[in-house]
Amino acid sequence: MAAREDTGEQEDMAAREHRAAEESVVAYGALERRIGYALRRAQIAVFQDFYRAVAAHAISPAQYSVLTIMENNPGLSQTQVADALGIKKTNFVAMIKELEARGLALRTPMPHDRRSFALSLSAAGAALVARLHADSEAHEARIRRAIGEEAYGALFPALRGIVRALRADHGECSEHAGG
Amino acid sequence: MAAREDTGEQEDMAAREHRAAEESVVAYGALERRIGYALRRAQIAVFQDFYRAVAAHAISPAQYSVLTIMENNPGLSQTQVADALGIKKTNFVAMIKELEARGLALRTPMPHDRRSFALSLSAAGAALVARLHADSEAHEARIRRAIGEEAYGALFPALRGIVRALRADHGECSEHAGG
DNA sequence: GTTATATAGTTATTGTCCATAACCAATAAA
DNA sequence: TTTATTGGTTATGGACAATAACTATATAAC
Repeated sequence: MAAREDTGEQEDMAAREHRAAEESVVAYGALERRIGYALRRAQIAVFQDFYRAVAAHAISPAQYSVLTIMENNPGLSQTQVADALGIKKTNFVAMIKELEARGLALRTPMPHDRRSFALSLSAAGAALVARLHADSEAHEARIRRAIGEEAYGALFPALRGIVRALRADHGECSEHAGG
Repeated sequence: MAAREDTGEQEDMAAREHRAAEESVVAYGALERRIGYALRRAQIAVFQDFYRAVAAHAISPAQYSVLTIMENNPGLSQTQVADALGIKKTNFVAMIKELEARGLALRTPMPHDRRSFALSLSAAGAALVARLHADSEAHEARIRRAIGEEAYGALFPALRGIVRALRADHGECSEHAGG
């Protein structure tokens, strides 16, 4: 790519193959009709943009989702928040502990069940999540502008429809989703 | 939030909290308007369905994407295939070697550049990929049926639009996408 | 031709995210 | 009271992504 403009010369096979290979636009074949492939690439691009949008706060999409759930449902237990986001409770432990260590989340022992904690946002956590919402709104707007209002608006029901349909199919096994 | 509808009853706190917590529909707040979150959950659901669809062949979405690129572009080098899929060449090594070990991929030393290999499918690989296409077509049809033809058809341009727009924004840094 | 630079593939290493199994303490059910 | 279940925890492994550093070739510059 870098080098060799086509010289019109009679380059030998090696050179031709080499150059052709480099310039060639690869054919994606069936991959172009695979929703999973399209989803994966879009999801990665969006996450990268999200990271960039909230870079100042060092928050991952997954952490943002946890903070948002705590904001909207204060008092839930770890298992409940984890379930809501499709995260295994075992993997949720480290996450919530880090948020607690950073002074964003509170774990209040539940009075009537000494096994569990009521999760909520600290003042700092609430303040942060407000800024995260603002920042990620901007990131959201960027995407909306990029693909147009209608396409953007149609995306949500379509994606939720996929999740619902496949979950029903699979006997609603796991739920998942990190961010 | 989530929890506790006011039942008016006087069940004791413990019981009420417990039951309410279990039944409660958690509020997702801003997460419902985050395309990244919707994408992530959909992507995970679709990948799970893909795994299920091709379970008999023990092929991951990423492996499927590699096989498909090799099928449509025989003779590409490792770096080229990796680039096409947004995989780092260093992480691609193990992938291609496993496909080779399983007798699905061929790595033919290039005559004119002794550093590189021309990748292609073996007969077995070609046969397998044909079955993978068929199986994943069925999986694709399942999704198409679930959300309707139009929504399904609109999804591809929308997702590609997102990728293109964000890549342009980000100065086209990395590309990514495993499957 | 020799030197310098770039490239293809590789290894080693690290981090992240998701999954399982096993455990303790506390609660609920029998 | 015995038993089963549940909330949280640790330990551990697998898949995928990212970086640095190396080798052997190949190309470019002198």
